[in-house]
Amino acid sequence: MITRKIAYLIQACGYRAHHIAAVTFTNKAAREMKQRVGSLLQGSPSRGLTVCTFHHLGLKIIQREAQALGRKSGFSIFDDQDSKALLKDLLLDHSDAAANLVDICQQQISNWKNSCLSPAAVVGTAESPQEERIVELYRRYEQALTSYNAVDFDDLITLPVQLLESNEQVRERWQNKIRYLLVDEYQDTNTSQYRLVQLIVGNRGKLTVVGDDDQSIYSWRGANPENLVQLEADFMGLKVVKLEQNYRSTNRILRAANTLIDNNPHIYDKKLWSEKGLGDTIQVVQVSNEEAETERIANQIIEQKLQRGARFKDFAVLVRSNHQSRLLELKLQAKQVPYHLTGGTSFFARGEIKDIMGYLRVLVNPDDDSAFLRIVNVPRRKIGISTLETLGQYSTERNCSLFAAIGELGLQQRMPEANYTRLQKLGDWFKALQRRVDNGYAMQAVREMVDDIDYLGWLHQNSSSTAVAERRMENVHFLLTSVAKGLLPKGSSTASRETDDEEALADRSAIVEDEDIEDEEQSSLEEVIKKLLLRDLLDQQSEEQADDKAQIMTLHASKGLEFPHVFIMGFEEDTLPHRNSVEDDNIEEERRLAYVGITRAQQTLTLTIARQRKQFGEMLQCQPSRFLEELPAEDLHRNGFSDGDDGAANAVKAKQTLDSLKGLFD
DNA sequence: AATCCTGGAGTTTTT
DNA sequence: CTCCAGGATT
Repeated sequence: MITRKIAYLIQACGYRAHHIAAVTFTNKAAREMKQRVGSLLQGSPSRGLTVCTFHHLGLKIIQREAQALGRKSGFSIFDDQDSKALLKDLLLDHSDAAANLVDICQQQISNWKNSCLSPAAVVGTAESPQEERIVELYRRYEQALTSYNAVDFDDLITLPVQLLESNEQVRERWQNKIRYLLVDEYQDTNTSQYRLVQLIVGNRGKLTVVGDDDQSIYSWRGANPENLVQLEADFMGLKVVKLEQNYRSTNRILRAANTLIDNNPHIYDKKLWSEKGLGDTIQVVQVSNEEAETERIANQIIEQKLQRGARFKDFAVLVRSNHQSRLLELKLQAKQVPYHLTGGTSFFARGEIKDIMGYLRVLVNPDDDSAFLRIVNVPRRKIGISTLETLGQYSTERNCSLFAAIGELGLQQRMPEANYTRLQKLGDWFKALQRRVDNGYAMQAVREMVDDIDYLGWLHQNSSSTAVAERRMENVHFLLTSVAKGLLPKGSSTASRETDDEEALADRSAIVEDEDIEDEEQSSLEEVIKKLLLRDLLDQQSEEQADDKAQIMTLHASKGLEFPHVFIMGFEEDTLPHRNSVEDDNIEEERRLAYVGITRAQQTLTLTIARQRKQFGEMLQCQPSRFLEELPAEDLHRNGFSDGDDGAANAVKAKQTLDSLKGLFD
């Protein structure tokens, strides 16, 4: 929808590509859209077209308007873990340690931000001492971020909103730059994102959004599907077009999807249909355990590939949560099925990646205390807690960052000579590297940095085996390659880059007429690190290598994508719907998640269920998902259900047996 | 300051 | 089963 409309705007309405922006929610969806636009627009100029995530658009705005926001350009982006660590620190001062208090606070603060509520705005609203403390924490959290010259993910939306709201000149600049805005998956927008949309569109109404309230799966992130309805009130002359013909799936798959989602309430009613014929029955496979489940999936991929003459990349395995992919990976490796795993925080959660990212962050933003603390004694520099405490006190007094405090004159008197010297050495080393970066030798400086600290040696020292150390170093190299690629002048690596290259050229002329917003992306180290922090660059790189590979991803990550053959793994109670959602009484969103998964399939769909699986090291009995019974029986082919009778009934029986057993012990 | 040990806690989903 | 924080030991 969006890509066709972009083509129409350019080819029929005479819009220049650099006046059009399309935003999505995930990097993957943005890349997919870019690709489709590219092939649709062959011949027409697509240079300067903006297709990116909401967060990336926000980043662009902050980047360009850093001055107006009072930020230095090297600012760091704190990810979830960073901000959690910061909150933990701030809470620790209060010597308060409820187990999940940090999570609660993080959630609350994020909710406030997503609703565009500043600390000042919520200060009077606290209804309990606990809430009051969170408000106070929020204030100090914001303060800390500012002093670290850092922003968190939510800020990438809220800061542009604040700026565009308060600064007319800036607002006009961006309204002039983006003359037509398109938003995909509109049901997933939250309050701050909707505000951003309103501010960019202004009252000209040059806006197209596509949304499906049945695919709203981000409510935990503040998404508000009511925003779809709100549009009718906010934009006069809004035209609503209902799209019910589906061009992707067979009718069996659509029937299953329709029947399932009928169990939910709807904002808009719709019935999907397609001209693709009835299609294959949906396979429901029950096996004894999680091992057999992955075995079955792997075998099916191999078998069907032969039978149907399909490619590996035609197969996708969708999971509810990331950890489910681990076993599957092992099995696919064993069976020599090439696969590609999308997303997951796993890569950035690795210690070695956090270390090197820490170094990179300090390199581009010395004020990033969080990054500094991570790397100051890794590898060991004999800079320990006592030294850091003194440094911390001093930096607080001087109202500067830890790194800046190293260079302050009075520090020497506060600590033993040896400790002071070690700090100086570290500071000087970093400054030298920074100079190399500034002089245009960024990549050399980065490689030198990793060599200087002998990170390989450190890994060998701290890994259980040389094999593990080598694996970790490989990850580091992967990261460094990504940085190198990001730094490369545009146009040299891939086909998709070539368009960027011409884009940049075409834009130079555009800069003049569009005031000073350039679309050309700098390839500075700063820029590259930010892209890394937005999880974009790495995905991009690994996707480039993903030629003919089976795809593994979460249901969330699969939205907006399509595959000829889809497996949904773990179609069980407590997995889908997830146990936490059952507890929170949030079944509807889980149902939508299943709906999203089912509607990814073009030709075949297979649901797998294990009778038992190991969790936390102990065997658990599993029962089929309640959603199974909400699918049309005539479209399902059940496989491996004992005595061919209803698996759900079996599961109920099993549960009853289990309950009665429990009763014996009680 | 670094290393080893123990116990406890934890697995939704993304930028 | 795995990852962590915190404590005790070297």
